[in-house]
Amino acid sequence: MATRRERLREQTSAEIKAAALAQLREGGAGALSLRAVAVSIGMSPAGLYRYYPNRDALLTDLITDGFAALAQEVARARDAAKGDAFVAAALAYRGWALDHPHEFALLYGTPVPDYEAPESGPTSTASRQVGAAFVPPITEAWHRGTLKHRESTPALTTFAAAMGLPPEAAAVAFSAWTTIHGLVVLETFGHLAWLGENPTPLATSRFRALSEDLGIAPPEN
Amino acid sequence: MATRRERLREQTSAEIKAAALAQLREGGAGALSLRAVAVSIGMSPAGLYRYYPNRDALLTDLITDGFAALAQEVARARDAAKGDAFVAAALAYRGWALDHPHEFALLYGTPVPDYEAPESGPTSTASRQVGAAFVPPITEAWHRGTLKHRESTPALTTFAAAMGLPPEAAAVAFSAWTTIHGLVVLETFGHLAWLGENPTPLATSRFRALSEDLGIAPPEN
DNA sequence: GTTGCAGTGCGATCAGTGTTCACACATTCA
DNA sequence: TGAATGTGTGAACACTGATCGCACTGCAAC
Repeated sequence: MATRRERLREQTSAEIKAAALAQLREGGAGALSLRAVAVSIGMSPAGLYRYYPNRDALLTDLITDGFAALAQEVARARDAAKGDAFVAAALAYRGWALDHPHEFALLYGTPVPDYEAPESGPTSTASRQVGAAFVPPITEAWHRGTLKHRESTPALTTFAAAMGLPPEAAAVAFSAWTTIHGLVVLETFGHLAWLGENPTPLATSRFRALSEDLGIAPPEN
Repeated sequence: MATRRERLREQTSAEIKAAALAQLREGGAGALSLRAVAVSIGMSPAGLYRYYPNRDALLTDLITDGFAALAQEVARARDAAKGDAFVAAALAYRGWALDHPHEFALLYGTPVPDYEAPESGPTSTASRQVGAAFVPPITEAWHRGTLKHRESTPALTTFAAAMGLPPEAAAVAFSAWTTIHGLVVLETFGHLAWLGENPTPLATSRFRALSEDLGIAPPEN
């Protein structure tokens, strides 16, 4: 049973996070100032420290939420796909990154120096959900027997075992995810500006080719 | 003819850059403090502004140098390769990133908000040298006729024309570079920590597979 | 029902940041 | 020699994240 105080605390906590997220979306993590967050919710800067021990803790919360949002978006697109679910998932990954560049940068950009996310911490588990969102279409293809063989390594087989996957599927999933991420991160961070104004067709054709090359694409009906 | 003053200025400028680079390598761009740089070369903080108009200008200089160093390292490994020059280049790319994580983060990590590198600025041209370092083995494969066909797009054909490449080779180069970058950036930024202590065999096998799948790998003699 | 305690918020304050400005010194050139 | 230009300094400003002691409030036990 939530006492009045617990409810208020929960509410204030959410308000802080919402204000921080708004600031993040405007100017990125570098422009996120605790003081600005505090005044935007009508609070003293010092008061924030009753809710978050420091700035990093607040960012960690935002990171966790960001991974969850990205994973959910990818899974949603995958499940709603008419044709190739893998391509749909990849496009959703890219779309979320382009729609939320500052949040994406917080997730996959420059890591905080000397900060190593604890192996079982909230950010690590949330991060793995993103990769996992790409897996189902790949296991389906594995059951169909169309999956291209990829050499697996010890590291990957343990990973596969942990996720209850056949090693071949894990190797393919790893290839696929890192490949998609490469294109998306370069584009989102502005390193593909020389490609011109509309790189969407290029990305789409890349993802389709990837799906076919790896044998993930479902047969045309 | 360099006057005495010009020589001194050049020297001080280099000293500042060297001190900044040292700080960057220790704690990353976030921990690079102008004041610390100033005192480390025995100068007043304000004096730095005679050489760099602001902090971003100093970072821009470091970025330019970083791209050049990375491109040079990749090119060196490619030219010195005994077997597959493309795989050697990819491994050099990864090796440089792992050896200089903070510099790599400065190049390809979270971009500065609202900062868009001018199309013909020093950072843009330096950045393109990195991608270009991967091209020669691909054009060789194109001449051999082993290159896998990749669907090209208008954006890529203009790029190919600008670099004097056949569009097919440009499409393959683009695929290859983004794929390599995906693996490297995830590993360098710590998102593949769950892979265990030694991901090098995995990376190597990935690069070899990429080279073969794209038809870049030279025939075994 | 009062008393005491934990939770909550605030103002003042500290160390540190990038940056600016007026001033002093050194170098260069006429 | 004198004027102009370049170079470096110390003080200051407006920020930042963070800490501390003091007040106030909700709550729970006596």
